[in-house]
Amino acid sequence: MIKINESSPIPIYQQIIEGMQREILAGVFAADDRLPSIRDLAISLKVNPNTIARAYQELATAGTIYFKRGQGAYVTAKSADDLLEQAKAEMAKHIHEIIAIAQSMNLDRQQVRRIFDAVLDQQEVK
Amino acid sequence: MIKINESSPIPIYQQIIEGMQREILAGVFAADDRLPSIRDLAISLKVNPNTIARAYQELATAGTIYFKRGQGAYVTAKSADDLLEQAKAEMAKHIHEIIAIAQSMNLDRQQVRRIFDAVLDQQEVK
DNA sequence: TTTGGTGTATTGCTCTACTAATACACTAAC
DNA sequence: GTTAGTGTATTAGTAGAGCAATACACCAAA
Repeated sequence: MIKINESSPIPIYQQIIEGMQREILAGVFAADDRLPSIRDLAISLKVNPNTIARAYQELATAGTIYFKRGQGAYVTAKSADDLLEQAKAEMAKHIHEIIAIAQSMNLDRQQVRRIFDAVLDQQEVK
Repeated sequence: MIKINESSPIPIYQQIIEGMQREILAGVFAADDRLPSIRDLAISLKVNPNTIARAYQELATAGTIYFKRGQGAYVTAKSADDLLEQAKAEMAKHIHEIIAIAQSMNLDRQQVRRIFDAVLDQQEVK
């Protein structure tokens, strides 16, 4: 179940997007499963339907879900794979940012790698 | 000379901060050099003095520059080094973002490294 | 064809970030 | 002490994002 943090600076619709992505990845919703209706989810999250609609729209635009007119929203067949690809694309953006910073500082790739490893080591990633 | 992109979503004061950092790094302004006065820069960039003031204030808060009352703004002695540290901190933030994404995807550190290397290789970083 | 379920469009409120106009206060040099 | 230069404070306008109230349009099943 998605939880909304009202006091977070992250917009509610964004929290919903991320929550749905997590649930799809976790298998709560499998391919072609029907998602909760906009209205139902709006009620259970105590939020305006438009806020849910915006989240669903963005998920649909990204190809993660699709609509059947008059029926509801469903999970796209390959959306788990797609989400992985999206995640990689997101990571690539951050890496590009890092590279941009590195270049303005005249750091070479070896130095960048060293910094990356250092932070990674700190973090106890599995 | 700093250029302002009016149509950019990046706030003007932010563009000025980054521009100044670049110029200091490039040696346009060395340690204890005096920066253009708030008014002068405001005129030459066709911007309100408060906008410049905000940029200078943030640079001062970050320790990159300092003010002499009634005289102007000057470059801090070690600001080139400081900027390098700041850059590393910025990079670390991005790395943390990457790690957060990786964890939500259940990627282990080896996979993260592989992705990082792949993007790095694409980029021809020196 | 009616009913109860879908998603959608319109409109307006609120909050925040950003920027500008303007007036102020301080300092140094003459 | 006057002047011409600093940075600073106050106030207000503008634009945009986010969200909700409300009404609309569509579809499917009975």
